[in-house]
Amino acid sequence: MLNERSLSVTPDCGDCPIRHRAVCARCEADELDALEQIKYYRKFEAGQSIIWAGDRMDFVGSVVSGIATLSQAMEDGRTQMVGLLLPSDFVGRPGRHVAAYDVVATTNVVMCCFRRAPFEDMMQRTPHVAQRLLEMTLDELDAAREWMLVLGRKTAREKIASLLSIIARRDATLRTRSPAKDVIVFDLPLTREAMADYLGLTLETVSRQISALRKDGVIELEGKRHVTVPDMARLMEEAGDDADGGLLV
Amino acid sequence: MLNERSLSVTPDCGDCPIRHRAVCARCEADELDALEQIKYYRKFEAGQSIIWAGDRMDFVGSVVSGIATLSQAMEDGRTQMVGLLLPSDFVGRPGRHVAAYDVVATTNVVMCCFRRAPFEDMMQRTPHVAQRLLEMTLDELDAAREWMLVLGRKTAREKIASLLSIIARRDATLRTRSPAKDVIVFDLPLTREAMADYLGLTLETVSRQISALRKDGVIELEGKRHVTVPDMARLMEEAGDDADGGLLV
DNA sequence: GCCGGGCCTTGATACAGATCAATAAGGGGC
DNA sequence: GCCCCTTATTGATCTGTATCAAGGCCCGGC
Repeated sequence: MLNERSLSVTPDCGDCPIRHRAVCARCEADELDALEQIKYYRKFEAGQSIIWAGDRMDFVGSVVSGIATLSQAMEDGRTQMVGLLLPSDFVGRPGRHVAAYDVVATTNVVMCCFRRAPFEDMMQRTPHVAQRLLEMTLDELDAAREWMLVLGRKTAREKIASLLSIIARRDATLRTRSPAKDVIVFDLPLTREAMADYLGLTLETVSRQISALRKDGVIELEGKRHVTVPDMARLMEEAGDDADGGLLV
Repeated sequence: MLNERSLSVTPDCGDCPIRHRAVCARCEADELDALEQIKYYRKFEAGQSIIWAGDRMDFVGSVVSGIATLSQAMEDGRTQMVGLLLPSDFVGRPGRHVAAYDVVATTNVVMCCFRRAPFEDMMQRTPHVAQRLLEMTLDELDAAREWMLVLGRKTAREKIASLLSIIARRDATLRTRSPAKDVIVFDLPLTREAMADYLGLTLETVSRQISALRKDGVIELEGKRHVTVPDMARLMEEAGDDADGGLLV
């Protein structure tokens, strides 16, 4: 397994795919320049660990591309995923120097990193970074709380449907090509085991419930990962959610 | 049931019991003056609903005294508590005008409120408020994620022990009289049903597990609510946590 | 082309916690 | 002081999911 390595090239922030969604989204040109001074890229391969809980954490950063998982483990090995990190999501916490969670690259991942001290300085001086980070953190808190309902009160079938509908919705917003289209197609970015860790289930139960949803026509499967949702409303219903995915903002 | 009502008196911020822990903690004297201009108090009685999910939300605020719960319900009535609001905790989200959760007063509650628009203005102008809110939100996110592990992976017994140890620890920090003392005594601020909603259990299971912990000498009960923990390390062990409550920050 | 190892599926069985039900213990109102 | 209502306890039984176990599929290496 290769180690992570810094990229020699550091693309211009203006061309960055996560420019308007990441922690820098609100920055003016001059602020962006300042960030550009201190940023550096790191690459991680699929399966590689990005951070171990308990490790010294001397950088923060954003996922530029790829998918990573944020999880927490008990001593006996029980594991709970507490977040799914997608492009633009932020890793690390200003003011904290010891990692609280394990971060693992699920696919190949590129991260845009900042050493912690300079970034914290930056936060003091440029309110736009702090503002955006607050907004993102509030969104994550909402997501975590939504997930608490899933973990605490939903059945295995509802859990699977919830996960699928979240992935489907996210995919729909990323590629904005056919937002209102009923038929949604996507690839599962997680193994059955990772899904189990996310949902508080065993991988066997995940497998069974996916099979059951397929048998009932809620989803179609091609191979093990490629999913078609013929009727999104039906899936949401199976998830136990209101058919109109709760418009908050 | 009486309605909530504004207090005629609005105590000075300097005397406020939550002065250095709430959203105003970092404020300078002049910033505090500005907040003082727009604040107002509201009182709620035990059992009263403070906010209904879906309602228009035209204020934000801090709990000054008392305890409230933050919860989410499914259409069929299944309920998951997603947060416990203690003195200094913040309610509402800048930028959001529809409440996402139900907030219910568990005890009598006094809140220090701000109308949303003036507060949002304030946030733009005084970075100290935004900074503190970010810090508090990050803490809440950590708490939510810790709770995801509880909900997703712990047994009923571990869940109860986790809840008890969280309440015990909080109580220990609030009244700083004997922080390192081994024997900890407190009153449960929640009914068995509220505990069940927090833990993703039924109230019967909560009751049984509390009885079991009592029988095993992990806790002592006087009445239904008054708890003595003779050995905190033992309780933490039952909760499945490291004996040294994970020092992050 | 065959082998080996992840990853996934499916079956049989066990068990933790839910559900249904009855009773007890307080506590406030009259 | 008594009654009613909420809160809590405990018992009996049921059930959803975990656990244990046996293959199956697919892909990459040799």
